[in-house]
Amino acid sequence: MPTQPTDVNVPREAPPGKVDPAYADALKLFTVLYRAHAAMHERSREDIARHGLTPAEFAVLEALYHRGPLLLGEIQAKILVSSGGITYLVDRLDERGLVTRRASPTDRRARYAELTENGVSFMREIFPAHARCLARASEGLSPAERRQAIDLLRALGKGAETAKGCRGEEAG
Amino acid sequence: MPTQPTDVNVPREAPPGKVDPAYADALKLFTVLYRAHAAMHERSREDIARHGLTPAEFAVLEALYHRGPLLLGEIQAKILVSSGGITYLVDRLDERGLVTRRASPTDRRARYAELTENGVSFMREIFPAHARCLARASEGLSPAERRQAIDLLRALGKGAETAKGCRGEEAG
DNA sequence: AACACTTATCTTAGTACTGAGTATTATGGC
DNA sequence: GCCATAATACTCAGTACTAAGATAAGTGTT
Repeated sequence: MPTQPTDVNVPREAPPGKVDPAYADALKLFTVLYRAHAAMHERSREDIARHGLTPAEFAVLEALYHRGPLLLGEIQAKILVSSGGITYLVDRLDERGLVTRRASPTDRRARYAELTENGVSFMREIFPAHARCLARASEGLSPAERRQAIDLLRALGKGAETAKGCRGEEAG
Repeated sequence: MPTQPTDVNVPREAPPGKVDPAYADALKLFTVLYRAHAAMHERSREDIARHGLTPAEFAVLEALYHRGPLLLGEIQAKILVSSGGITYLVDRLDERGLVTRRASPTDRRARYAELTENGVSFMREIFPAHARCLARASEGLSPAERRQAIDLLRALGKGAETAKGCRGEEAG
Protein backbone atom coordinates (compact mmCIF):
# COMPACT_ATOMS: atom_id res chain seq x y z
CA MET A 1 0.00 0.00 0.00
CA PRO A 2 1.59 3.28 -1.10
CA THR A 3 1.65 6.28 1.18
CA GLN A 4 -1.16 8.81 0.95
CA PRO A 5 -0.46 12.03 -0.94
CA THR A 6 0.07 15.13 1.14
CA ASP A 7 -0.93 18.62 0.09
CA VAL A 8 1.26 20.93 2.11
CA ASN A 9 3.45 22.85 -0.28
CA VAL A 10 3.07 24.08 -3.79
CA PRO A 11 5.00 21.92 -6.30
CA ARG A 12 7.17 23.20 -9.17
CA GLU A 13 10.12 24.07 -7.04
CA ALA A 14 13.55 23.83 -8.64
CA PRO A 15 14.67 20.36 -9.75
CA PRO A 16 17.13 18.81 -7.31
CA GLY A 17 19.71 17.70 -9.91
CA LYS A 18 21.55 19.30 -12.81
CA VAL A 19 23.19 17.53 -15.73
CA ASP A 20 26.97 17.71 -15.96
CA PRO A 21 27.63 19.43 -19.33
CA ALA A 22 30.47 17.00 -20.04
CA TYR A 23 27.91 14.21 -20.38
CA ALA A 24 25.02 16.22 -21.74
CA ASP A 25 25.43 15.01 -25.33
CA ALA A 26 25.67 11.36 -24.36
CA LEU A 27 22.48 11.67 -22.31
CA LYS A 28 20.73 13.56 -25.07
CA LEU A 29 21.80 10.94 -27.58
CA PHE A 30 20.41 8.22 -25.37
CA THR A 31 17.10 10.05 -25.05
CA VAL A 32 16.58 10.74 -28.74
CA LEU A 33 17.67 7.20 -29.60
CA TYR A 34 15.14 5.89 -27.13
CA ARG A 35 12.33 8.02 -28.51
CA ALA A 36 13.13 7.44 -32.16
CA HIS A 37 13.22 3.72 -31.53
CA ALA A 38 9.99 3.85 -29.56
CA ALA A 39 8.21 5.73 -32.34
CA MET A 40 9.49 3.48 -35.12
CA HIS A 41 8.76 0.39 -33.06
CA GLU A 42 5.24 1.59 -32.41
CA ARG A 43 4.58 2.17 -36.14
CA SER A 44 5.92 -1.29 -36.84
CA ARG A 45 3.94 -2.87 -34.00
CA GLU A 46 0.68 -1.34 -35.17
CA ASP A 47 1.15 -2.73 -38.62
CA ILE A 48 2.09 -6.18 -37.36
CA ALA A 49 -0.74 -6.27 -34.81
CA ARG A 50 -3.24 -6.13 -37.68
CA HIS A 51 -2.25 -9.72 -38.36
CA GLY A 52 -2.40 -10.79 -34.73
CA LEU A 53 1.36 -11.06 -34.32
CA THR A 54 3.78 -9.57 -31.83
CA PRO A 55 6.90 -7.79 -33.09
CA ALA A 56 9.10 -10.65 -31.88
CA GLU A 57 7.00 -13.23 -33.69
CA PHE A 58 7.18 -11.16 -36.83
CA ALA A 59 10.94 -10.81 -36.45
CA VAL A 60 11.26 -14.59 -36.47
CA LEU A 61 9.15 -14.85 -39.61
CA GLU A 62 11.14 -12.12 -41.28
CA ALA A 63 14.47 -13.74 -40.49
CA LEU A 64 13.31 -17.05 -41.96
CA TYR A 65 11.71 -15.34 -44.94
CA HIS A 66 14.86 -13.49 -45.93
CA ARG A 67 17.50 -15.99 -44.87
CA GLY A 68 15.91 -19.38 -45.20
CA PRO A 69 16.02 -22.05 -42.48
CA LEU A 70 18.01 -21.05 -39.39
CA LEU A 71 19.06 -22.75 -36.19
CA LEU A 72 17.06 -21.56 -33.21
CA GLY A 73 20.26 -20.15 -31.75
CA GLU A 74 20.90 -18.18 -34.92
CA ILE A 75 17.48 -16.60 -34.80
CA GLN A 76 17.98 -15.89 -31.13
CA ALA A 77 21.21 -13.98 -31.84
CA LYS A 78 19.59 -12.13 -34.70
CA ILE A 79 16.45 -10.93 -32.96
CA LEU A 80 17.95 -10.65 -29.46
CA VAL A 81 15.70 -12.75 -27.27
CA SER A 82 16.53 -15.20 -24.50
CA SER A 83 16.90 -18.91 -25.16
CA GLY A 84 13.56 -19.50 -23.46
CA GLY A 85 12.09 -16.78 -25.60
CA ILE A 86 13.02 -18.33 -28.93
CA THR A 87 11.54 -21.68 -27.90
CA TYR A 88 8.35 -19.89 -26.92
CA LEU A 89 8.17 -17.86 -30.12
CA VAL A 90 8.79 -20.81 -32.43
CA ASP A 91 6.22 -22.86 -30.47
CA ARG A 92 3.61 -20.19 -31.08
CA LEU A 93 4.40 -19.81 -34.77
CA ASP A 94 4.38 -23.58 -35.08
CA GLU A 95 0.93 -23.74 -33.49
CA ARG A 96 -0.25 -21.24 -36.08
CA GLY A 97 1.16 -23.37 -38.86
CA LEU A 98 3.55 -20.68 -40.07
CA VAL A 99 6.80 -22.29 -38.97
CA THR A 100 8.09 -25.79 -38.41
CA ARG A 101 11.13 -27.32 -36.75
CA ARG A 102 13.52 -29.60 -38.54
CA ALA A 103 16.31 -31.68 -37.00
CA SER A 104 19.86 -30.99 -38.02
CA PRO A 105 21.39 -33.94 -39.86
CA THR A 106 24.79 -33.25 -38.27
CA ASP A 107 24.03 -32.16 -34.71
CA ARG A 108 21.34 -33.90 -32.73
CA ARG A 109 21.04 -31.03 -30.25
CA ALA A 110 20.33 -28.46 -32.90
CA ARG A 111 17.07 -27.66 -34.67
CA TYR A 112 16.30 -25.57 -37.64
CA ALA A 113 13.22 -23.47 -37.87
CA GLU A 114 11.81 -22.82 -41.31
CA LEU A 115 8.68 -21.34 -42.79
CA THR A 116 5.92 -23.71 -43.82
CA GLU A 117 4.28 -23.18 -47.20
CA ASN A 118 1.59 -21.26 -45.36
CA GLY A 119 4.28 -19.19 -43.69
CA VAL A 120 5.91 -18.32 -46.99
CA SER A 121 2.69 -17.27 -48.67
CA PHE A 122 1.66 -15.35 -45.55
CA MET A 123 4.89 -13.37 -45.61
CA ARG A 124 4.71 -12.85 -49.35
CA GLU A 125 1.31 -11.35 -48.79
CA ILE A 126 2.02 -9.05 -45.85
CA PHE A 127 5.69 -8.14 -46.02
CA PRO A 128 5.59 -5.56 -48.83
CA ALA A 129 3.01 -3.47 -46.99
CA HIS A 130 5.11 -3.70 -43.86
CA ALA A 131 8.17 -2.48 -45.73
CA ARG A 132 6.14 0.44 -47.08
CA CYS A 133 4.97 1.19 -43.55
CA LEU A 134 8.53 1.43 -42.31
CA ALA A 135 9.53 3.52 -45.30
CA ARG A 136 6.72 5.94 -44.46
CA ALA A 137 7.67 6.01 -40.83
CA SER A 138 11.23 7.00 -41.73
CA GLU A 139 10.24 9.86 -43.99
CA GLY A 140 11.37 12.32 -41.35
CA LEU A 141 14.76 11.82 -42.99
CA SER A 142 15.74 12.35 -46.62
CA PRO A 143 17.24 9.36 -48.43
CA ALA A 144 20.74 10.81 -47.96
CA GLU A 145 20.11 11.44 -44.27
CA ARG A 146 18.81 7.91 -43.92
CA ARG A 147 22.09 6.52 -45.24
CA GLN A 148 23.98 8.81 -42.90
CA ALA A 149 21.87 7.65 -39.98
CA ILE A 150 22.49 4.01 -40.90
CA ASP A 151 26.25 4.55 -40.75
CA LEU A 152 26.13 6.44 -37.48
CA LEU A 153 23.80 3.95 -35.81
CA ARG A 154 25.91 1.06 -36.98
CA ALA A 155 29.00 2.62 -35.38
CA LEU A 156 27.07 3.52 -32.24
CA GLY A 157 25.69 0.03 -31.87
CA LYS A 158 29.03 -1.61 -32.48
CA GLY A 159 30.68 0.61 -29.88
CA ALA A 160 27.96 0.00 -27.33
CA GLU A 161 28.17 -3.76 -27.80
CA THR A 162 31.90 -3.81 -27.18
CA ALA A 163 31.56 -1.52 -24.13
CA LYS A 164 29.99 -4.51 -22.39
CA GLY A 165 30.23 -4.42 -18.63
CA CYS A 166 31.10 -0.74 -18.44
CA ARG A 167 30.82 0.36 -14.87
CA GLY A 168 31.00 4.11 -15.32
CA GLU A 169 34.33 4.47 -13.57
CA GLU A 170 36.06 7.80 -13.61
CA ALA A 171 38.99 7.03 -15.91
CA GLY A 172 39.72 4.32 -18.46
CA MET B 1 2.17 -29.09 -28.36
CA PRO B 2 4.44 -28.16 -31.25
CA THR B 3 4.97 -30.51 -34.15
CA GLN B 4 7.94 -32.85 -34.09
CA PRO B 5 10.96 -31.92 -36.19
CA THR B 6 11.42 -33.83 -39.40
CA ASP B 7 14.77 -34.65 -40.97
CA VAL B 8 14.06 -35.24 -44.62
CA ASN B 9 15.87 -32.60 -46.61
CA VAL B 10 19.09 -30.70 -46.09
CA PRO B 11 18.47 -27.11 -44.95
CA ARG B 12 20.24 -23.99 -46.28
CA GLU B 13 18.24 -23.80 -49.44
CA ALA B 14 17.64 -20.35 -50.93
CA PRO B 15 15.57 -17.94 -48.80
CA PRO B 16 11.98 -17.65 -50.02
CA GLY B 17 11.82 -13.84 -50.02
CA LYS B 18 13.90 -11.00 -51.39
CA VAL B 19 13.90 -7.39 -50.23
CA ASP B 20 12.56 -4.80 -52.65
CA PRO B 21 15.53 -2.43 -53.22
CA ALA B 22 13.19 0.57 -53.04
CA TYR B 23 12.65 -0.14 -49.34
CA ALA B 24 16.05 -1.58 -48.52
CA ASP B 25 17.34 1.53 -46.78
CA ALA B 26 14.25 1.96 -44.65
CA LEU B 27 14.51 -1.65 -43.52
CA LYS B 28 18.22 -1.34 -42.89
CA LEU B 29 17.63 1.82 -40.90
CA PHE B 30 15.04 0.06 -38.80
CA THR B 31 17.43 -2.81 -38.12
CA VAL B 32 20.43 -0.72 -37.11
CA LEU B 33 18.20 1.54 -35.02
CA TYR B 34 16.84 -1.53 -33.28
CA ARG B 35 20.28 -2.94 -32.59
CA ALA B 36 21.87 0.33 -31.52
CA HIS B 37 19.00 0.91 -29.15
CA ALA B 38 19.21 -2.63 -27.81
CA ALA B 39 22.93 -2.33 -27.15
CA MET B 40 22.67 1.08 -25.48
CA HIS B 41 19.66 -0.05 -23.49
CA GLU B 42 21.53 -3.12 -22.32
CA ARG B 43 24.52 -1.07 -21.14
CA SER B 44 22.13 1.21 -19.31
CA ARG B 45 20.15 -1.68 -17.86
CA GLU B 46 23.25 -3.40 -16.50
CA ASP B 47 24.31 -0.27 -14.71
CA ILE B 48 20.86 0.36 -13.27
CA ALA B 49 20.38 -3.27 -12.23
CA ARG B 50 23.32 -2.93 -9.84
CA HIS B 51 20.98 -0.85 -7.71
CA GLY B 52 18.05 -3.22 -8.02
CA LEU B 53 16.05 -0.99 -10.34
CA THR B 54 14.44 -1.57 -13.70
CA PRO B 55 15.11 0.90 -16.52
CA ALA B 56 11.55 2.22 -16.26
CA GLU B 57 11.88 2.82 -12.53
CA PHE B 58 15.14 4.62 -13.12
CA ALA B 59 13.55 6.72 -15.84
CA VAL B 60 10.94 7.93 -13.36
CA LEU B 61 13.62 8.85 -10.84
CA GLU B 62 15.64 10.61 -13.50
CA ALA B 63 12.68 12.67 -14.69
CA LEU B 64 11.93 13.81 -11.15
CA TYR B 65 15.58 14.43 -10.40
CA HIS B 66 16.10 16.72 -13.37
CA ARG B 67 12.69 18.34 -13.59
CA GLY B 68 11.35 18.41 -10.07
CA PRO B 69 7.83 17.23 -9.13
CA LEU B 70 5.72 16.11 -12.07
CA LEU B 71 2.15 14.97 -12.56
CA LEU B 72 1.89 11.24 -13.10
CA GLY B 73 0.58 11.93 -16.56
CA GLU B 74 3.57 14.10 -17.35
CA ILE B 75 5.98 11.35 -16.36
CA GLN B 76 3.92 8.91 -18.36
CA ALA B 77 4.26 11.01 -21.50
CA LYS B 78 7.96 11.51 -20.89
CA ILE B 79 8.96 7.90 -20.33
CA LEU B 80 6.32 6.33 -22.60
CA VAL B 81 4.51 3.84 -20.40
CA SER B 82 0.81 3.07 -20.10
CA SER B 83 -1.35 4.76 -17.47
CA GLY B 84 -1.41 1.54 -15.50
CA GLY B 85 2.33 1.37 -15.83
CA ILE B 86 3.02 4.72 -14.23
CA THR B 87 0.79 3.88 -11.27
CA TYR B 88 2.69 0.63 -10.84
CA LEU B 89 6.10 2.26 -11.13
CA VAL B 90 5.36 5.07 -8.68
CA ASP B 91 3.87 2.53 -6.27
CA ARG B 92 7.09 0.55 -6.30
CA LEU B 93 9.32 3.58 -5.90
CA ASP B 94 7.05 4.78 -3.11
CA GLU B 95 7.40 1.43 -1.33
CA ARG B 96 11.15 1.85 -1.53
CA GLY B 97 10.91 5.29 -0.02
CA LEU B 98 12.45 7.01 -3.04
CA VAL B 99 9.34 8.79 -4.30
CA THR B 100 6.16 10.15 -2.80
CA ARG B 101 2.83 11.36 -4.14
CA ARG B 102 1.45 14.79 -3.45
CA ALA B 103 -2.05 16.01 -4.21
CA SER B 104 -2.45 18.90 -6.59
CA PRO B 105 -3.91 21.94 -4.85
CA THR B 106 -5.92 22.86 -7.96
CA ASP B 107 -7.11 19.53 -9.37
CA ARG B 108 -8.27 16.81 -7.04
CA ARG B 109 -7.84 14.11 -9.70
CA ALA B 110 -4.20 14.90 -10.29
CA ARG B 111 -1.18 13.83 -8.30
CA TYR B 112 2.37 14.93 -8.35
CA ALA B 113 5.19 12.51 -7.84
CA GLU B 114 8.36 13.87 -6.31
CA LEU B 115 11.58 12.49 -4.93
CA THR B 116 11.82 12.03 -1.19
CA GLU B 117 14.98 13.20 0.56
CA ASN B 118 16.22 9.64 0.28
CA GLY B 119 15.39 9.68 -3.41
CA VAL B 120 17.34 12.87 -3.99
CA SER B 121 20.44 11.67 -2.18
CA PHE B 122 20.18 8.29 -3.89
CA MET B 123 20.15 9.93 -7.30
CA ARG B 124 22.91 12.33 -6.37
CA GLU B 125 24.97 9.32 -5.48
CA ILE B 126 24.34 7.10 -8.48
CA PHE B 127 23.51 9.38 -11.39
CA PRO B 128 27.00 10.64 -12.25
CA ALA B 129 28.30 7.09 -12.69
CA HIS B 130 25.31 6.29 -14.85
CA ALA B 131 26.00 9.32 -17.05
CA ARG B 132 29.61 8.18 -17.41
CA CYS B 133 28.39 4.71 -18.33
CA LEU B 134 26.24 6.11 -21.13
CA ALA B 135 29.09 8.33 -22.30
CA ARG B 136 31.32 5.26 -22.50
CA ALA B 137 28.68 3.28 -24.31
CA SER B 138 28.39 5.99 -26.96
CA GLU B 139 32.10 6.19 -27.65
CA GLY B 140 31.58 4.41 -30.95
CA LEU B 141 30.85 7.93 -32.22
CA SER B 142 33.08 11.00 -32.06
CA PRO B 143 31.62 14.06 -30.31
CA ALA B 144 30.80 15.62 -33.67
CA GLU B 145 29.16 12.42 -34.90
CA ARG B 146 27.18 12.26 -31.68
CA ARG B 147 25.73 15.71 -32.34
CA GLN B 148 24.96 14.67 -35.90
CA ALA B 149 23.25 11.52 -34.67
CA ILE B 150 21.20 13.54 -32.19
CA ASP B 151 19.86 15.76 -34.97
CA LEU B 152 19.09 12.86 -37.29
CA LEU B 153 17.39 10.80 -34.58
CA ARG B 154 15.34 13.77 -33.49
CA ALA B 155 14.07 14.23 -37.04
CA LEU B 156 13.49 10.52 -37.48
CA GLY B 157 11.56 10.27 -34.23
CA LYS B 158 9.46 13.31 -34.98
CA GLY B 159 8.58 11.96 -38.42
CA ALA B 160 7.73 8.53 -37.08
CA GLU B 161 5.47 9.98 -34.40
CA THR B 162 3.47 12.00 -36.91
CA ALA B 163 3.22 9.02 -39.30
CA LYS B 164 0.81 7.53 -36.75
CA GLY B 165 -1.60 5.00 -38.17
CA CYS B 166 0.32 4.50 -41.39
CA ARG B 167 -1.08 1.49 -43.15
CA GLY B 168 1.61 0.97 -45.75
CA GLU B 169 -0.64 1.82 -48.69
CA GLU B 170 0.88 2.03 -52.13
CA ALA B 171 0.69 5.79 -52.73
CA GLY B 172 0.31 8.83 -50.45
C1' DA C 1 -28.88 22.01 -12.00
C1' DA C 2 -28.38 18.54 -14.92
C1' DC C 3 -26.25 16.42 -18.56
C1' DA C 4 -22.64 14.87 -21.63
C1' DC C 5 -17.96 14.89 -22.37
C1' DT C 6 -13.24 14.91 -21.11
C1' DT C 7 -9.26 14.19 -18.14
C1' DA C 8 -6.37 11.91 -14.53
C1' DT C 9 -5.44 8.12 -11.99
C1' DC C 10 -6.25 3.51 -10.37
C1' DT C 11 -7.68 -1.51 -10.79
C1' DT C 12 -7.59 -5.97 -12.67
C1' DA C 13 -6.71 -9.72 -15.67
C1' DG C 14 -3.75 -11.29 -18.89
C1' DT C 15 0.73 -11.95 -21.37
C1' DA C 16 5.09 -11.83 -23.60
C1' DC C 17 8.67 -12.34 -22.24
C1' DT C 18 13.30 -13.22 -18.85
C1' DG C 19 16.53 -15.95 -15.95
C1' DA C 20 17.89 -19.90 -13.92
C1' DG C 21 18.13 -24.38 -14.15
C1' DT C 22 17.90 -29.11 -16.75
C1' DA C 23 18.58 -32.70 -20.32
C1' DT C 24 20.95 -34.02 -24.13
C1' DT C 25 24.57 -33.96 -27.35
C1' DA C 26 29.09 -32.49 -29.08
C1' DT C 27 34.11 -31.52 -28.57
C1' DG C 28 38.82 -31.78 -27.20
C1' DG C 29 42.53 -33.53 -24.17
C1' DC C 30 44.45 -37.39 -22.14
C1' DG D 1 37.64 -44.78 -25.02
C1' DC D 2 36.77 -41.59 -21.02
C1' DC D 3 36.24 -37.43 -18.79
C1' DA D 4 35.40 -32.48 -18.21
C1' DT D 5 33.68 -28.68 -20.51
C1' DA D 6 30.88 -26.40 -23.84
C1' DA D 7 26.98 -25.83 -26.68
C1' DT D 8 21.98 -26.34 -27.88
C1' DA D 9 17.37 -26.28 -26.92
C1' DC D 10 13.70 -26.85 -23.50
C1' DT D 11 11.11 -26.19 -18.89
C1' DC D 12 9.12 -23.50 -15.46
C1' DA D 13 8.42 -19.97 -12.15
C1' DG D 14 8.31 -15.25 -11.84
C1' DT D 15 7.58 -10.38 -13.39
C1' DA D 16 7.24 -5.97 -15.48
C1' DC D 17 4.60 -4.50 -17.89
C1' DT D 18 -0.05 -3.62 -21.26
C1' DA D 19 -5.01 -3.03 -22.46
C1' DA D 20 -9.39 -2.29 -21.11
C1' DG D 21 -12.33 -0.71 -18.00
C1' DA D 22 -13.68 1.64 -13.58
C1' DT D 23 -13.72 5.64 -10.60
C1' DA D 24 -13.63 10.17 -9.64
C1' DA D 25 -13.27 14.93 -10.72
C1' DG D 26 -13.19 18.69 -13.80
C1' DT D 27 -15.41 21.46 -17.91
C1' DG D 28 -18.83 23.21 -20.83
C1' DT D 29 -23.69 23.57 -22.57
C1' DT D 30 -28.15 24.06 -21.98
